[in-house]
Amino acid sequence: MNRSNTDSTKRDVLRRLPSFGGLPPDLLAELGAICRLRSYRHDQLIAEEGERLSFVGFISGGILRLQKPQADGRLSIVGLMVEGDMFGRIFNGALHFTLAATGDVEICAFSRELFEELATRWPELERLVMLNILNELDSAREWMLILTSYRVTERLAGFLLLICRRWTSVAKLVRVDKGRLRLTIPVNRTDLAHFLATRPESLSRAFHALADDGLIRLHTPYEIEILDLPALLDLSGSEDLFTPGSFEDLFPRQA
Amino acid sequence: MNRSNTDSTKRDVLRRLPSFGGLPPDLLAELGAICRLRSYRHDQLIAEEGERLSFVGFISGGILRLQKPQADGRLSIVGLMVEGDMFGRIFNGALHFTLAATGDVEICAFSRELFEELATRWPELERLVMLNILNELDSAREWMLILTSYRVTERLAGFLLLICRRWTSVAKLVRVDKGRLRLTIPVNRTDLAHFLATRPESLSRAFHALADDGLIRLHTPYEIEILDLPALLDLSGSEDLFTPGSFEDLFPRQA
DNA sequence: GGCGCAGCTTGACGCGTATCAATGCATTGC
DNA sequence: GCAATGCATTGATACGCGTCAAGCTGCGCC
Repeated sequence: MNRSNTDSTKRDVLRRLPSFGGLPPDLLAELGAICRLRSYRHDQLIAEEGERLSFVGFISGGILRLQKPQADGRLSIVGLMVEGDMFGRIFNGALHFTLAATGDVEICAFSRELFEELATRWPELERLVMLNILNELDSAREWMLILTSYRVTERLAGFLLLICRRWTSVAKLVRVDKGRLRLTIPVNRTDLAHFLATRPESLSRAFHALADDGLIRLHTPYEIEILDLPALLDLSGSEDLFTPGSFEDLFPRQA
Repeated sequence: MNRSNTDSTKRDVLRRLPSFGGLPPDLLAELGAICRLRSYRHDQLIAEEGERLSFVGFISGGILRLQKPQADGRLSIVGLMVEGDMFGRIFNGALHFTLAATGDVEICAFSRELFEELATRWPELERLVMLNILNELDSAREWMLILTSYRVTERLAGFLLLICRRWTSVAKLVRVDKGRLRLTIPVNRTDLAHFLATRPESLSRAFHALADDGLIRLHTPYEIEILDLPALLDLSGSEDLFTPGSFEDLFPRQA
């Protein structure tokens, strides 16, 4: 897991980060010179709320939770970040939320000072950071939309569709096998329950309610097959959240 | 209402926008040259979801809703924006949400092309835009926290505290009279209900439940007096959302 | 002044879900 | 192999809230 921080490894990792694709070679070289790979295990904290993180990070593998412990002992999860996402508060203050690993996570870290200096010198990099933040903002608002559904089944439907839409390219979480759409839920029931503003028990019932109605099939608790995409869209109550054609890349024109 | 777009008026408006404070005079002059004031009435749409807005705007007065009509007829509100906030998708695609006025609104609009050109030429402006987006992201996540409370009273408590914390400087929405903390709810019950993922009836009950328990006093449906701030913090379940001292500017050291 | 309208409030009822408790099921360690 | 542990699941019950329906209140308008 804990790969060595050799130059060749780092070059590999940087090349795999989608947002870094269009950057000028000179900038990539500078970035490569200052990046360090780090890895974390499940539930390990990367940084805590209130902390002034000394680096900015790009996720090169795994899933990160953005969470906040509540006074009553509950844990609110306000975001999940995946491969390619950036975290850390560049040009800004302390973290507002705790960062924790969900499953094994590998990140590519840049010293905050050096990265800020680079961003000031390279407008391309600053633009990349801004687009990353805009992207996060969209995600956050889509989550809000999902959270405003009353029933747990509706929120769950919205979550499954969100995974399909946004995480197609991430670590094969979503894939089509022999015309069947299957996806891997990358978080356990408890985390997902926190995320969907409900409890594990209710979430479990919601999963099986969808299964009983023939909308999904549960191969394992983490392996889901989508049987009736239109019905899920209908249930999520926001079919127009997904512009027509959003799912076309999942179903090539062979169909 | 519909003030003329004279140079002196525009200078006034630009000067009142908090984020523009530290900008270099030359940049301010350029901004002043390309800005146009616009005003909107209650419920008027500024732009609709999917539209590619031809300008970026800064709110100089009033409140804007970010909303999305749902398939089932409900209206989801995913954000409120106030004086000083920026909207419009600079360097990016079409709007993901509809922008609508809540009450009378006045904005300061810049042609998108010209503003982007300015931002490319002035790093200070691009930085300002980025900090604005970061700020929006924080707001969105705070809203998510509020939305994850189970009970409507908890969400309402969170909303009231959010107004206190973030909108102190906005149009005297929050003020202290003779040691009493009073605030003006800037949206009607129906909008607020959509916002808190509930219904007007339940929201009304929640307001009066808080009043019966002595946490607040309802002078009118829109004029609230906070009687027991600690109890509200406790109820909202996220007292640590508000760092110690957040409310100190409301209660100067005279107390 | 009285009428009408829109928005806030209150009441009654059924449904969905939080909660508590117990069981099933897999994986880990000895 | 067996015990122990962590997680998903299922069952029973109480409570909060969405829903429908009916009053109430303030306000503008003729």
